Amino acid sequence: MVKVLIIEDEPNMVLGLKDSCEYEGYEVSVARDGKEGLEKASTEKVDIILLDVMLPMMSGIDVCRTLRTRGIETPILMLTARSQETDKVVGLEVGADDYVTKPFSIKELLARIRAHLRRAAKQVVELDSFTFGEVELNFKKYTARKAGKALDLSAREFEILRYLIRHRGEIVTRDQLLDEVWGYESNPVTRTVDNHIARLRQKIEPDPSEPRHIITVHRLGYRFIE
Amino acid sequence: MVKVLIIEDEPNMVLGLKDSCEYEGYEVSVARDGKEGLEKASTEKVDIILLDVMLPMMSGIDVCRTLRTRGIETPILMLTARSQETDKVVGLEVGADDYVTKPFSIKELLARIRAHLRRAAKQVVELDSFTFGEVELNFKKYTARKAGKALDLSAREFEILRYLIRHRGEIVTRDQLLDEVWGYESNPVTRTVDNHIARLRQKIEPDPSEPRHIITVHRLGYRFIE
DNA sequence: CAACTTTTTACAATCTATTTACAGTGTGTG
DNA sequence: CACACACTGTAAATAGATTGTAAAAAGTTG
Repeated sequence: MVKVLIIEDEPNMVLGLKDSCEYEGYEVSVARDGKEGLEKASTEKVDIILLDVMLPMMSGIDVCRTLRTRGIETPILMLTARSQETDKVVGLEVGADDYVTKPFSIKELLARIRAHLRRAAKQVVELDSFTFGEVELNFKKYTARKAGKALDLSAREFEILRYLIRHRGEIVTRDQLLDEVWGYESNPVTRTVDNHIARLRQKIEPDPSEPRHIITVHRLGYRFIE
Repeated sequence: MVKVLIIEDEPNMVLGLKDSCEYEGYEVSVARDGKEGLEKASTEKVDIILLDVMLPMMSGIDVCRTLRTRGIETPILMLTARSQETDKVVGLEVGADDYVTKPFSIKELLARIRAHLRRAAKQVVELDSFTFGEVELNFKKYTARKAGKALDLSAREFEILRYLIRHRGEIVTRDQLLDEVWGYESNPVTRTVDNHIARLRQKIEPDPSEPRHIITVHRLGYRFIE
C-alpha cells in the first residue's frame, strides 16, 4: 500500500489533496503544521510527502531540511502559493525532489506523485531475474540459460552482469566495476575487467565479435543494453 | 537555506533590508562597517552580498575589490545613495555583479537578488541533460540523439559540449577549453580545439557550414547558443 | 592434487586525438 | 580599396591511447 503524507494547514487544500490521493488508491496521513509533519514523517513509514511551504509552527523549507539532515530520504514534493523562482531554487537546494506551484491541476500533481513513486520503486526492487535476447538469468538461484540451454557462468560473471544490468543504459566504468563488484579501492592498470567482459561476451552475445548487449564506450567503460 | 550578508551602516536601512530578506525566507547576517563586512564575507558561507558604497572604516568599493582579489566570487549587489554614473562604472569595474541606486523599491531589490541567486543556482546544478535544436544530450548516460536518431559523440566531444553549454552565451576561449576539458596548463599553438569544434559542428549543426549553435568569435574563441 | 576460476602478461587490433598543411576568411592599415 | 597578416576551417596523415583476447601464471576449492 502506498502511503502519502500531506503536510498542509489550509483545510480546503487538505480535503482536495486527500480525496484525490485516496481516489488514486493511496493511504493518506495528514499533518496540519510543520512540527506535526516533521514528526509524522520521521515516525510513520511514508512513501511520499506533499509539503506546503507556508505552514504554521515551522516552514516547509525547514521541515524539508530537517528531514534530510536526519537522513530521511522519502521523496518530497513541495507545494507553494508563490510562483517565485527563488522558492523553487531554495526548495530544491534544501532537498525537495520536486516543486509544484499553486494553483496546480490535480492531474498534474498526481502524475508527478506517480513519477516519484515509480522512481523510488525502481531503486528498491532487487532484481532476481532478468531476460534479454535469448538469455535468461536468475540471480537468486545463480542459473542462466541461453536459447533454453543451460549456460555456465561463474560467480564473478554473474556479479558483473548483475551490476551492468542494474545500471543498464548507463555507462559503467572499469573503476566502478572494480569498486562495486571486486571491492577494490583502486587498482593500477589491470586488464582484468576487460578479460571478464570478453569472456562474458563469448557466453552471452549472439555474435561475440559484434556485441549487442555489452557495448564498449571508448575511454569510458561499458554500457549494457537490453 | 539562502544566506544574505548585508554590509550597511545606516540603521534604518539595515532594518528595512533585513526584514524584507527575512520575509523572503533568507537567513540574514549584518555587518556595520567595511572591515566587519570583509571579514564576514570571507569567513561565513554567504550566497549573496548587499554592499553599501558609503561605509565607515573601508568603502564598499574597497571591500568589493578586496573580496575579488581574494578569489571570493559571491554575487555582490552594490547599493548607493548617489546616482552618479561614475559610481556604477567603478562598482562594476571593481567586481560587483549589480548596482542599485537609492532610493530603490524593495520589490525591485528582491527581484534582483532572486535573479542573482537563480543564476548562481544554475551554475551549481549539474547538467544531466540538455536539448537544443534537434539535438538531445544526456550527460549522465553519455547518449545523444539528433532528430530522434542516435548520435555518436566521443567522450571528449561530450566534454567540450558540456563545457560550452555550461557557459552558453559566453565566449569560451581555446585556452579555456584546453585548461578545463583537457587539463593542459597552456599549450603552444595547436589546432586541436578547432578540429574538435569542426567535428562537433559536422555532428550537431543543422548546416555545418553555417553554424547556428557553435559560433566562432573571431580572435576570441567560440560561443554556444541554444 | 585435479579441475576450475581469476588475474596477469603481452601484443595485435582498433579507435580517437593531435598534428600538419594549406585553403579560406576576417581585420586593420596605408 | 587593396594588401598583408592573422586567424579559422578542415582534410589527411600520424601519433597515441584504449581495447580485445590468447595464453601463461596464480589462486581456489573440494
